[in-house]
Amino acid sequence: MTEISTIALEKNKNNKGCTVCCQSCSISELCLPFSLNHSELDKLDNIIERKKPVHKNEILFKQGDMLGSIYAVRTGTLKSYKITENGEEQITAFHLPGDLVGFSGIFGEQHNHTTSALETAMVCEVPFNDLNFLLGEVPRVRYQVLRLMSKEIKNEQDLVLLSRLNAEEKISAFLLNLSKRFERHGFDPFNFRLSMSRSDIANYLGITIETVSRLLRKFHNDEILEVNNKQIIIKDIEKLKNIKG
Amino acid sequence: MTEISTIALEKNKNNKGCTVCCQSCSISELCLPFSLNHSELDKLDNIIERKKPVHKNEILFKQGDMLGSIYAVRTGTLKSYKITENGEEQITAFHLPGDLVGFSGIFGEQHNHTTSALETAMVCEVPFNDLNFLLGEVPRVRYQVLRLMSKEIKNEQDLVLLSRLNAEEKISAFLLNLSKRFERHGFDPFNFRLSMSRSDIANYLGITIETVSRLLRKFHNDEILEVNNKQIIIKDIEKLKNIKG
DNA sequence: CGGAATCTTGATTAGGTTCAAGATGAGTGG
DNA sequence: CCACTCATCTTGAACCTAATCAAGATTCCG
Repeated sequence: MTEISTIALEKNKNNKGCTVCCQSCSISELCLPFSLNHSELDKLDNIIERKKPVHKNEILFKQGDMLGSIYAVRTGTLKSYKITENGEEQITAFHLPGDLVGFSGIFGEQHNHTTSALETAMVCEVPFNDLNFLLGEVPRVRYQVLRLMSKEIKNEQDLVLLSRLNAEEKISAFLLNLSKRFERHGFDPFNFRLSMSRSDIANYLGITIETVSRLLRKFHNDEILEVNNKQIIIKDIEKLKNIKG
Repeated sequence: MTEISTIALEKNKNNKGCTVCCQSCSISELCLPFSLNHSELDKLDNIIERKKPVHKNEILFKQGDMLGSIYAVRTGTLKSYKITENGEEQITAFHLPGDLVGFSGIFGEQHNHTTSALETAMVCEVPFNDLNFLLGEVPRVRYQVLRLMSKEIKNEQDLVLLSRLNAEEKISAFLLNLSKRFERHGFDPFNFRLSMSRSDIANYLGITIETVSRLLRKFHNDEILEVNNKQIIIKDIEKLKNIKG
């Protein structure tokens, strides 16, 4: 929590010993700094701005906004959604720490989804023009950005595959995906709190909230999960992985 | 057709007046060369290899193959698909001329889908390491690659949105998407031939071939389309756009 | 021309939605 | 701290869209 109180004071031009910079960031292995050396990190640090916290339900950027920056999630959870022609919200992603948000806006030079916080979140802002310049200067930053964009393409493809599953498989895949990501961040993969509502889950998975509710109950009764409102305990991960076919 | 007969003879190191190079390519506006000047084009041309034609059902690269190259489609149509855990094929994209294929393989350094030809296709091979090097040298190539990767993220997101539609809306969206892409290539957007089978369409849209067949018949009866096996004539594009809500 | 693959059409079935109503939980003010 | 309210979540019953199953019809291709 000391980190939160010291952030966003000012852009740090001399990073030696700083408390808030890529060098000391706990998620650097999952984020842009991955595999960079000290001098490369310094260059990256100099273009990144730490932002004030984004509070629950606050919007980080809106669909249609000019693409100014990419954002890296440091703490908290956010969701991205599009407004369809019919005016409905369609959630396209949940973002955990280490995720980069906004790459899809490069084409067309404007963000093509809205991103808002599900709970208070800390993000780092990476101005796109600065980043683009850095790509020319530092090969490893370039490679890392390509990797992360490629990963986002992969994520979206996985979401397409998800859409072909039946409701039980969707819930299972959703929980297993969250579990894996929590584990990667050093959190308990078998006992976690959902930061999103049933409605968000349903929207994301393309099913109704009633179905989400019914299936979580079913998994609870089948002793695969312990469901207590937003708190989830995975009791039998093998069963969860073997849901249907 | 003269183009086809002269391709793949050898890598062209001096592009002045060449018949097969980015400078003279009819789809350069949709592809990597977009917005590049002559000297930039030369550099790009020097790393690109023109391939022999990929014949119908031939595989360009396989899921799991090491990522060696990205490919640009020059003529013909290809499809990309993944094999799911259950051994089923899941089509994730159809590729028309100008599309770039393979970006999702950068993360993980291996292709994560298989790409094969639906009809004889000509592709240009872009070795990834050479391209990555060029990104550092030529800012406009870098920007163009970022744009195209970003576009691919956007495409995948659209596919996710597609999955939320009902069957009629899916068919409608699919045909409108094809129509738009044909138009962009200078072909008739209202009269075209589907290069993919009903089975491929159904797979891609996440519905059954029976449903595809029934709905094409229905649209035909409603005088929205004229359907003659693979030949499609769009008779009333406004009606097609207004399918359901 | 003949056989296989692809496509069409019909009848039945089922998974998930919709509609409806009650239960639980979070937030607010007295 | 409790009562009150609104939002979220759960549960049940009826319904509907698209899947499945089953046969023909057409097209493709050697």
